[in-house]
Amino acid sequence: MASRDKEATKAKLIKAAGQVMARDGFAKMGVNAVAREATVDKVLIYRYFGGLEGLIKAYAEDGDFWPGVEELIAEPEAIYRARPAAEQMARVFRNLISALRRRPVTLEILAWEMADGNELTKHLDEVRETLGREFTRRFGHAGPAEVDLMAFSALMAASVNYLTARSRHNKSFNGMDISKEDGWKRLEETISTVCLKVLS
Amino acid sequence: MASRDKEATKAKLIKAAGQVMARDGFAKMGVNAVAREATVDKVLIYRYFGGLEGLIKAYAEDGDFWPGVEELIAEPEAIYRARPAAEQMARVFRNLISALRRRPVTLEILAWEMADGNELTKHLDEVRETLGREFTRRFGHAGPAEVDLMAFSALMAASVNYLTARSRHNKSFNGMDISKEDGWKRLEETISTVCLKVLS
DNA sequence: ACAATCTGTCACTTGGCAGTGACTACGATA
DNA sequence: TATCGTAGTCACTGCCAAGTGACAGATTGT
Repeated sequence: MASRDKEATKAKLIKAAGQVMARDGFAKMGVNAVAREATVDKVLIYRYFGGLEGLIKAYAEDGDFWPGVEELIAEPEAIYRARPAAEQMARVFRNLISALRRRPVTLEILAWEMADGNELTKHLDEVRETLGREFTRRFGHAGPAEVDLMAFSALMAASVNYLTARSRHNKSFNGMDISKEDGWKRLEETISTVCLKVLS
Repeated sequence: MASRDKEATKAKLIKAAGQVMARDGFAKMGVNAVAREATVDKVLIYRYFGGLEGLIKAYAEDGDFWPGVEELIAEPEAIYRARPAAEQMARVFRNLISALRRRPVTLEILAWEMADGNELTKHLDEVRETLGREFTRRFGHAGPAEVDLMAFSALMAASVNYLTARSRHNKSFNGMDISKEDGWKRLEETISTVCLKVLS
């Protein structure tokens, strides 16, 4: 018989959930798979978390899924604030690329919520919305009046989400190689150029 | 007993495949579901197409999944060619939005190939790559030397793919309402602005 | 009319999944 | 040391999917 320690077992299950998600993807996430991974009986998922959904929720609150504001600005706030708007935005999106590429599970979720926005992804999504609001609250960027800032940043963020998530399974997109650093360098530089030209 | 017409049955199956994809999504695509939809026995999928993969391949070659060059330029080629590069590109991406939103199955595939790039989506993907190459071949756009044109158009196309596919299940992204025409208008106008500012 | 062939149907095996009820073994406490 | 609550195990049901082998009804050529 196993270790007989509820909290440790719960932790094992949460960890296993993350491993299954990263290795097999959201599609294969299930009580059987997670329990197998944790070498624990699936009934404990129901007992301790009320089911898979509860486990995912616990996982969502546990882990480091989404980058925080600090990671996105990646420098002391004062320095960041002193930069011109175009540069601020370019930095954020470039840092967002790195932040996402560092988080395979987050990419999995990004992809999955597009394919099948279900209850499970909702918990994970809510955390992100908070980040978005937090960001806007602290840094209401400015730019030329004729630019719809919200639409512009939606376009850029969508781009980054798509390309990072896609890079898990596809080597290229639109002729760009998104499997190697080279391609990402080009994309990052183009983001800078675009921000500069649009927001000046 | 049914109509006893092989070709008609094959057509029924192909059509059913599309219906299942549109209604239930790629996740629920399976021989059982398609056969049920076609009110035909699933064994015929194996006999006529060698399995689900073959059926999907047939479907991919059959339907109007991806817009053609004509749909993307949406005007006589001569007129299109006479426009400045910025305007050409803006038109293509704006038309791409409409073209994709008109094709629920295509959106389903776009989303699905991100979540799980499997054998089934590959066939559908190949057709698209052809379109991309065709487009570049016929319209090698020009712009300022400091702009990486391939990267820029990858960014824009990624954006469009993400937002259109996401709009199936999510009402908003990044504060933008992508469930109503209003939001799309704003995005389209922003695309025009961006192209103009970047490519001049 | 008969045989060969083709289209379509049915029934079955196998296997994975979610969820549940009954059980066992541990160990804290009195 | 006896007992009682809890952590963990096991075995089972019910469901649905993929794939297959055998069969029945229709069609065609001779």
